[in-house]
Amino acid sequence: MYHKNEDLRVQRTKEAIRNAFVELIEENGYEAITIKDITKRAKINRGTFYAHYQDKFELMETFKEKILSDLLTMVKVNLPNSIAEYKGNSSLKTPYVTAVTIFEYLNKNYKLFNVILNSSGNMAFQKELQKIIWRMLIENGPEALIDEDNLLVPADYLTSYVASAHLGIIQQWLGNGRKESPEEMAHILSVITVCGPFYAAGFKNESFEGKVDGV
Amino acid sequence: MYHKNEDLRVQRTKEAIRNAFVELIEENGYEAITIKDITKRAKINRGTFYAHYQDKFELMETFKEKILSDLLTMVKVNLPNSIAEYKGNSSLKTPYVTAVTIFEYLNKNYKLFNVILNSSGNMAFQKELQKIIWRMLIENGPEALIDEDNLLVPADYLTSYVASAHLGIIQQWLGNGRKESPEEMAHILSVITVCGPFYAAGFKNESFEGKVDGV
DNA sequence: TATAATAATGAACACCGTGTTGTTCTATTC
DNA sequence: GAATAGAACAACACGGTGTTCATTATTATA
Repeated sequence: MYHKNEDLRVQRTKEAIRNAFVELIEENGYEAITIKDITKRAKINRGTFYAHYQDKFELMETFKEKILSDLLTMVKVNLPNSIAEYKGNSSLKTPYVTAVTIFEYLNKNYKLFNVILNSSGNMAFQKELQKIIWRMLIENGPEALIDEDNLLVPADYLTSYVASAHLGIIQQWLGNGRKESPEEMAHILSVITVCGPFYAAGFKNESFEGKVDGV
Repeated sequence: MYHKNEDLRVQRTKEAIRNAFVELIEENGYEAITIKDITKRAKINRGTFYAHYQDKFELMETFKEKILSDLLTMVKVNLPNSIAEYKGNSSLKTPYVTAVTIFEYLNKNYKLFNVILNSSGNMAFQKELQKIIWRMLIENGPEALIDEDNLLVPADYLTSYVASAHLGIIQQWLGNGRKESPEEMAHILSVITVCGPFYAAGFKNESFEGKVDGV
């Protein structure tokens, strides 16, 4: 979190609130938290909280915004390279590297991320994340990597599929205690997404395109 | 919901509570609801609510359980056929039919399902759903469709990937207003899962297995 | 460093939803 | 038709909320 030219007292107070908030969420979950709890843990007056945030929901939003903007930045930075590279020699190196970077970021901020994914109202957050993940794969104006005319399924469903899948992997990883390295995770993601879940499950899928409906 | 030999008054009261609950969630979301709201809408005394449920969380749980058990039943019924069929002639007809059945079920219960997915604590629900979706694909004792030794990636991550992806598609579908038919949705799901997202996005992916990491 | 500005404190307040209790009324079961 | 059990009603203490106001402490700045 960045302090522009905020009064030192404000910086301290806000930081105390944020820390207390994260601590308490880890202990009892988002739902159970009260403003009273937060201010007690933060050792500030309850009234002071309201000088900075309307309620715990608004407080949570600030965390979400921070995470989303961080992630978006990473994607934006790497996207042009990914496209240039793929169009050049069909290499998927940059997306892979981007994924590694993101997992490293998640590794650092895992507590917060976990909290956000488990909090209520995470649907809105998921939607935002989907946009970012999708942007990682498509959507770059005329230089787009993917041509919508070539899609075998509607774009929005493909988006949802891939974005949710990636998020699911991230959740699993966080839930597992982040045992795998960011590189391993990026590899897993790449294999499943590029080769397909069916293939990753040990099937050969080349022959299936025409018979997925069983007809 | 099934009424065994419950007192008629209990049946009525519970039904009134459930209806009021769903209505209010659709109007204002799960978080905003109070017991007072529910009982007012249900036209029952507030104290009566507590005779049946501890709180709104427990009320929500009953909905989740119902949905999950319905879904599980559908999968269980179709699973043996799916496996026999696939091992026989590599047909994916039964999984496709199962998916259609599930989308039809969701189509009927979309309000409730939407509510559950958007409520807090949906992580636990997602986890349960993941199990079911996974069971749709793997896990049937010695007759299992998938051999874990053949997996290219760890089983739990493949699970999360596929399950989350499917759930994401469902969410997108519900959010879109369920315009596509259950058959269309089952087809979309099958194509992406069997052929892979990359292929579904218009890429040919046979040559990528070795270069997903960009090496 | 003195001063003006601003933030934090502490106490009080009305408000609202919660969960529980005891009594009375009403519908059901058998 | 009598016994049973659920629902209604009113009252209660409790705890969190959001706001206020006067007071104290800290910071910015000139």
